[in-house]
Amino acid sequence: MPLDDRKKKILYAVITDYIMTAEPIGSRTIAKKYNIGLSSATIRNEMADLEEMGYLEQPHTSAGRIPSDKGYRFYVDSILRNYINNDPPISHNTREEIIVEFDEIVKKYARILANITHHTTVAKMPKLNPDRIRKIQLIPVASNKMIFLVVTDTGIVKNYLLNLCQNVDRTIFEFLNNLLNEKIAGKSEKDIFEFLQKDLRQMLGEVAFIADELINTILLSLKQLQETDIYADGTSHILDFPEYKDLGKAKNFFNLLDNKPLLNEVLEPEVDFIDVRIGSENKFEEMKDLSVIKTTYKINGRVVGTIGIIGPTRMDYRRLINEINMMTKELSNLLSSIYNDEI
Amino acid sequence: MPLDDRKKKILYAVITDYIMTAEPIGSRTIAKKYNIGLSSATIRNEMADLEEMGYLEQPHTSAGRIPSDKGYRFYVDSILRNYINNDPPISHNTREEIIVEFDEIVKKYARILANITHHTTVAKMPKLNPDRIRKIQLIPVASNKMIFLVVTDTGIVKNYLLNLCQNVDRTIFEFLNNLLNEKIAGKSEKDIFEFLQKDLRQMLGEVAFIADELINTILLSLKQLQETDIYADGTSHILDFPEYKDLGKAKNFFNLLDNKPLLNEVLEPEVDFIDVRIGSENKFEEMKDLSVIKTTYKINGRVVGTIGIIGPTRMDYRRLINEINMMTKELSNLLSSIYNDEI
DNA sequence: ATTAGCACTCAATCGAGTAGAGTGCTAATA
DNA sequence: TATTAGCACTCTACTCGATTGAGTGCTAAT
Repeated sequence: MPLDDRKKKILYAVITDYIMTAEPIGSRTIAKKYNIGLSSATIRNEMADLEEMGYLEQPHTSAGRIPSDKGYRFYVDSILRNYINNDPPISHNTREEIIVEFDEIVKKYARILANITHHTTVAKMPKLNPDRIRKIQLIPVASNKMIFLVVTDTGIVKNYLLNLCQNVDRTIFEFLNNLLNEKIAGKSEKDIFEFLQKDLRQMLGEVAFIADELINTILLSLKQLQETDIYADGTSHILDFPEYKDLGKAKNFFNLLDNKPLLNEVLEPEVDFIDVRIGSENKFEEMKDLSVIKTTYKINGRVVGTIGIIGPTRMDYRRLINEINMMTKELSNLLSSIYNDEI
Repeated sequence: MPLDDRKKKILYAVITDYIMTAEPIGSRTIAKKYNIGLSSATIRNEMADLEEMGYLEQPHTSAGRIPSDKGYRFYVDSILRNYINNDPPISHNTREEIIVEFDEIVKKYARILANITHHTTVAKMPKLNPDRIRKIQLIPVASNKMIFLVVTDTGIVKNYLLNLCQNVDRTIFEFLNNLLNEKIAGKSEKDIFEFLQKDLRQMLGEVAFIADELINTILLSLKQLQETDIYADGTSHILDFPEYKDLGKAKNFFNLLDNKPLLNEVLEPEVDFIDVRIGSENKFEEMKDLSVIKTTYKINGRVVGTIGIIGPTRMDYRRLINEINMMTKELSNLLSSIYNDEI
């Protein structure tokens, strides 16, 4: 059975209505509220077809129909198809303050997005490839303490405090700094590993005693550069949805938000455009009755993180896709203008 | 009317029971479950007295009694009084990994505390006095970019990226580093402000063009060192409490958790011991039916942050006070062992 | 001073009855 | 032949009165 124009129209009407009301929709409602030009009986027949085809579901025999995940998928696809061709122009935001912490900016945007959408938003902070290290600096802070500083090409800085078991002369730092910058900054992960395993110890010469600690720190920093941080905002918005009056569901949702590793997976960027995962399309059992709209934000075209909206499968996809697109464009613009040129 | 021994016993029984069951308690229940050695009628009379005295409340005329905030206060005070005299010894935890990010450690402890208590926990990350700056370092990362690094005496490092409008020669950094360390590191806030306003510009001489940016950055860093970060975990636990089946209440709670500035105020340390705020004892309207148990964690005796447990006024104060005390002691130990000696 | 007993109160629960939205099917209609 | 009107049927949600039961306050007896 083909999904002809009339069926599409009716399906569209059912989904739109359900998104607004959260109530199952009957044929009569459709006939009255949407001028399809058909009687309720005809619509009834079509709805039975749509159910058979898997686009709609019936909570119980004498209830109206609600959209299935497949139904939402149809809806989202048709929105996205429409959308991809007329990218709205965005206001160009120039930086206001020069010095802002990266995380703070992203959090702020996630917060704004939560506020305007009235949904829970999650943001994944920069994931940086370890071959993007631009500079390393060792800074003595005490006779037996130093800070190991890593700067990446997007200006993100990570630092580690090293406790040394032996005092290190100040002049040695110069030597170490040069060595590390030469051998690590800008190098590929493979090269770095090779250097650490083979050459480092010999090259250190008289200061070989800090080799272990140095290697550990460098490995840790490489590992951490690949790690990400998750931030959630507007968490309480989920409770605005009547479907979450069920406390068990609500509890699952909040558990999910506390489960950072899982959120991290969920927000892993997979396509280069707005990515919508509806209900069971999500990889995780925990998310089977939630939808996620996610998209990446960038610095000068390079993906640095993800922002997502999480809500019930009944969500206003049209509006949310629009809003998340606007916000991430803005965010990418702002970040690009701050971390604008090569470091 | 005095709170005699018999009244105390009954009050204690009512509160203990209510903490377990979340149901109003009647006189008969008390008579049966707790061997006070009195009939329900007598207990009934005593309970009427306790209500008159403000320790108990009645949700409606023919219901049992529940503890008022004043009742909980009595309960908590008697626990604390008991507690303050026999501080249990704690296992001494030595550091396992040398390099860990401060925030990660605190978050981990907050998470563990949430898990063992089954309550929502919040942690306030270090608040540092600006007169505690130990070292400042300017690091060139490109001809027109540099990193401004601040190290405090607890080893916390903050960094800021400066975009300069003009290129700066590498030799100048040495000069700036010395100047800033001499004039800012270890100085009081007042001294720093004076230096920034009066002397800095002249001292800069030929590099005066970076004065504005430098001053702004320093001011910002001073401001940020006083700011704090809030982390919440175990948020979904609140839904385990039957009193939070009321969605409005639940929503308020989650709004509260999203409201970082307010949480910040709530976690402001006020006393040097475990601090319990019951219902209306909290400053904020938003928290009038929540209780907070909070206490500080320290590095070598200096307060660096706060951890708190948030839950309904009916909470198991005895157990929670014990557990938060254990955890913060552990945390303080660990932090002190990592950031052990003077930097 | 304590307690037994009793009348009273009130929230919660249960069940029958009803309303109403919606369906599927059949027969009439354009 | 496609559409529609009509009807019997289904099922949930809601209402409403009755009932239950825990709890109280008061009084009189111990």
